[in-house]
Formats: sequence, structure tokens, C-alpha cells
Amino acid sequence: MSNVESLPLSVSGGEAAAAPCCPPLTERPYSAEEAETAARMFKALGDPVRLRLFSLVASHAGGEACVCDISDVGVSQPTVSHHLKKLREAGLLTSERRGTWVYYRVAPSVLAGMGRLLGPR
Amino acid sequence: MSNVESLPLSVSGGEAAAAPCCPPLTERPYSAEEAETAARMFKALGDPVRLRLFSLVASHAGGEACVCDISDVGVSQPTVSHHLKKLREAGLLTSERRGTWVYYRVAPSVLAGMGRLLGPR
DNA sequence: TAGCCATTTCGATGTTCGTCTATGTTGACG
DNA sequence: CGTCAACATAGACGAACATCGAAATGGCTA
Repeated sequence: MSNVESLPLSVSGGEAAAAPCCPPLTERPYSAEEAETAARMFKALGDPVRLRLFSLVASHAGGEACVCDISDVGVSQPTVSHHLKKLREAGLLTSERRGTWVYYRVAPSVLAGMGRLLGPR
Repeated sequence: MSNVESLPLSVSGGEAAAAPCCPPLTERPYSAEEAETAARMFKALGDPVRLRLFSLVASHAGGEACVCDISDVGVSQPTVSHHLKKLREAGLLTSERRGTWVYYRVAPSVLAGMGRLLGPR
């Protein structure tokens, strides 16, 4: 049942998926709101365990991975689940349940959006 | 109160060097060490105030800005100084004192390094 | 139906983080 | 000298976080 919980990347209002979350960091000073939004992503990736989980999903064959495939990061399994939830809430990962297992994949346009953050090409 | 100044990233007692770290997140799963290193950068940018400060420096004319130019982010002056120190320790900014003022600039190769993190451009 | 397995959620605990006020240091200028 | 301005440091306090074990949820299979 884990649906879309909250996507800070896309602003509320139903549409707005096309709105880039943030301009390049070097283009102009960030406003407080832009900083709040972008910092949420960076913060989610600012934990070693979460970064490993994200990398495990992002580099997994087929673009997706089930929890059982990526649970070996040195912390307990409930902790893994907790971190995956954080990544989901930050809009970086999406999850889908198929039978017994839950599969995670990188949310589309996340990598492109973050790339744009770091400069115009 | 624990030790604050223990950064395995920075070898000797100054500021951390810009990390030459880390392959693309999507290329292969991160090791624990890579994750530790890269997460330090993300973590440093994971606070709205720090992200605004970084953006203010990165977008400032001449590539550098003195503290007096970027202190208006809604928190007290010691807090600004504290966050700038964090960014310095993460290897994202460098500082130089010239007369009364202290100038900050983005550490070279930081943006390129982070861009490489997000995919093979 | 019962049992089992993968995953999530819950409650508790120790630690880290962001912010403040107060004070210290450094350089410019009279 | 003495004083002022810019910036850094120190200590304290409350909020947020990471982590764990235990219990609950959802879905297979017999």
C-alpha cells in the first residue's frame, strides 16, 4: 500500500512535475524555500548507510532491487527499512510491493535534477 | 562532548582537501569507505542555512565572498561562522583572511567531483 | 485454516545537530 | 597606546536523529 507519501521535489498543486526543483547552485543565491527543498535531498544522502542503499538500488541490474538484495550494509534489518523510508520520503526512491518482496527503484528525474543543481553542464 | 576535529578525509591538521572521491552512484554499489567520504559532502549541504551560504559563495561575483556579504541568512553571526566552518571542514569551501575581512570561495574541483558522482556525463 | 516468511512499525535510549549568548582574537585607524 | 569592526570560539540547551529489539502487518503455501 505504500503509495506516494510526500514528494518535496515536486511542488504541491497536482501538476508541477515539470518545475525544476532548483536552479544551479552557482547561478544565483538560493532562496530560503529553494534551500529547504534541496537540502532535504542532500540530507537524505548525507548518511553513509542511506548513500550505500541508494547506490545499491541505483546500480542494480534492471534498475530495481528488493530489500532482501540490499540489506547487507552492516545495520539491523529494521534500521535498513527505516533508512529506505527516509529515502522514499525525500523523493529519491520509489517502492512497489510484488508478492512477498518489496522492490525499490530510483525515482525518475532525480539524478537529472541533481545534476542540474551542480551546474549547467 | 566528543572529538569534533577527526576527519579521516583531511589528513593533516588543516582544512580537508577537495575529495577526489567516488565513482558515479549508479555505476556500482558504494563501499563503506566511499559512502563515508561522499556522505560527508552531502551531509554538509544537507542543512538549508549551509546550502544558502554555499550558494551565496558559489554564485558571487569573482568567485569569492566575504562573510559580511553573506551573513544575512536569518541566523546569528556566530551561527553563520559555525556553518562556514562545517563547510570548510567538509572540503567544500576555502577561506582566506585579507585585512579585516575573511573571504570564502568554493574549493576547486568540488563541483566537478560532485557532478561525476551523479552520472557519467 | 494454520503456519511461515519478508518487511514495516513501535517504543526506548544514547548521540548528534542547530542555535543562542557571551567572550576571545585579529587587524585597521585615530 | 586605545577603540572599533569583523570574525571565530566556547559552553549550554532543546530538538532531531540513528539505532536497536520486540511486536505488528501483509502475503505466500500447505
